[in-house]
Amino acid sequence: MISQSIKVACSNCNLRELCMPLGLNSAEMQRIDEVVSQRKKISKGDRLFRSGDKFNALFAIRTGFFKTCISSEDGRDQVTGFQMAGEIMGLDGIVSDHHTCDAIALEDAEVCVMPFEHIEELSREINALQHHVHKIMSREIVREHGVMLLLGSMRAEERLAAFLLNLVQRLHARGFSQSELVLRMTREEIGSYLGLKLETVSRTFSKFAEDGLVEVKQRHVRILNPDALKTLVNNPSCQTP
Amino acid sequence: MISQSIKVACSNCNLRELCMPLGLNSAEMQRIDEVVSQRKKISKGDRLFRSGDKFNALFAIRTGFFKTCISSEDGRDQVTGFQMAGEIMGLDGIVSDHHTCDAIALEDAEVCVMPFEHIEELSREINALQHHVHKIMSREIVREHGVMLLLGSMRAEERLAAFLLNLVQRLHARGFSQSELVLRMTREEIGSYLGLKLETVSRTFSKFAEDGLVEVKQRHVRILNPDALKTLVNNPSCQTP
DNA sequence: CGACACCTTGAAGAGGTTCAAGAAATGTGG
DNA sequence: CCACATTTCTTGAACCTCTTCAAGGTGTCG
Repeated sequence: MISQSIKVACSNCNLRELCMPLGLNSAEMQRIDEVVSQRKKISKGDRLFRSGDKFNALFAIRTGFFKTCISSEDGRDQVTGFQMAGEIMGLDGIVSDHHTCDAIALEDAEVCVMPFEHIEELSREINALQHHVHKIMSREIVREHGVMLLLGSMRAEERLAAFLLNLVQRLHARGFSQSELVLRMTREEIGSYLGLKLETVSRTFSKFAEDGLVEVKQRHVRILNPDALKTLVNNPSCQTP
Repeated sequence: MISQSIKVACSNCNLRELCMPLGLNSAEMQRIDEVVSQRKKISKGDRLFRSGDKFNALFAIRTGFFKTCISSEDGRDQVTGFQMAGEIMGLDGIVSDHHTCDAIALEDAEVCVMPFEHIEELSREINALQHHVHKIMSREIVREHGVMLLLGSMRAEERLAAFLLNLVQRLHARGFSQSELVLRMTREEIGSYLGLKLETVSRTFSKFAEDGLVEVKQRHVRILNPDALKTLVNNPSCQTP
């Protein structure tokens, strides 16, 4: 089930470097604490919001892992992103006042609920917060440009390499290993995100393992040769001998 | 060449329904006029900004047609969008204070230059403007979700159909025909945007023409059967007999 | 322990790419 | 204003990557 709300402060949250603007004085800090109206626990498999829901708030992930996905009328499904601690979800809902994608927890999670009206109100007063909100949205736009490049011009191996490197990089920024990770999503979800079928994802993992680039045991992945993965992403010509 | 600046007002611009928030009183309207520091003419083929440039301003297109594209280190190129009158460019630059893509005029164009600091300043005072900026960014995020769906799950015919329908729809919103359009971009640029090779774009156009869906003479396209195009986009099963 | 979801692997097939050549438009300079 | 160079577009044929279909294996959870 969803629900259970606790009242807490950003100012002593260990994720504040990720969520919050830098260089605030303590008065501003305290005001920002008020932005988080509550926290909310979401169980694995549950939706934080779904397409069509009224948009009220942005959500900052405290713990857990999410996917966002859109589904067109004909049942086509596209994972548009995977989100982890410190990242913001819900930006899609601002334009039409309704969410246009689903946010589904891939493991038990907890999010901070930040009513958007409150964010707007406060960012009129705190310039750093205003700019921070703009940066968060701009960052999402730039990220999506990268996904477009990936989907539009890369081959299966390049896509999966880029995906893995991106994941470990983000995990590393959160204090996790640079070379080991546990995938929280299925092959099918990876495939949807990368524009590939799950079989292709599986085969590509196997090929990487054969070539000694990674070690794969189900969802446990160890990156053995990050440079080779990087080369794969940056230099498409080097795998056609 | 670039340059040539004129001082003008949004309040009596015929594109204001596209660029500006609704429901402003005339005092607010006048203040917003100040946001546009100047206008700028860009000749066909020239860049309004390029990746790496310092970010200073957003740009609203007054006339003309643009493409935005990113290029990765290895020379891979991806068109991330085509922009027309009333649309805003430059949002990618906010997050890092530098642009991350190129904006290239596909025909002679004129844009309004809106210094971003000025936008931020004014949106602290005018709530409607603040929300408007948020909506513009959110709209771009949602648009890119759609492109991800297209690139991730559609086949060539579906992609081109979706592309054409999207173009005429936007042109129609600007008073142009619902069924006729002149493409301002090459087959290669369409292909880059859609994740296809130019030959595939050309072949798909030819197939649409054979099937009586469109009439194509180089860059002049007439849509003969919009419903068939829509069906193609929404119902992938109906062309595999 | 059994049911179910998830993953791997093989073989055949389709869709899109690549390479190549020629045609049609566009632009340039005399 | 025409001739020529250049860019853009079209079309064909061979090829390749990814998908589809199928079957079996592995892991997980009640």
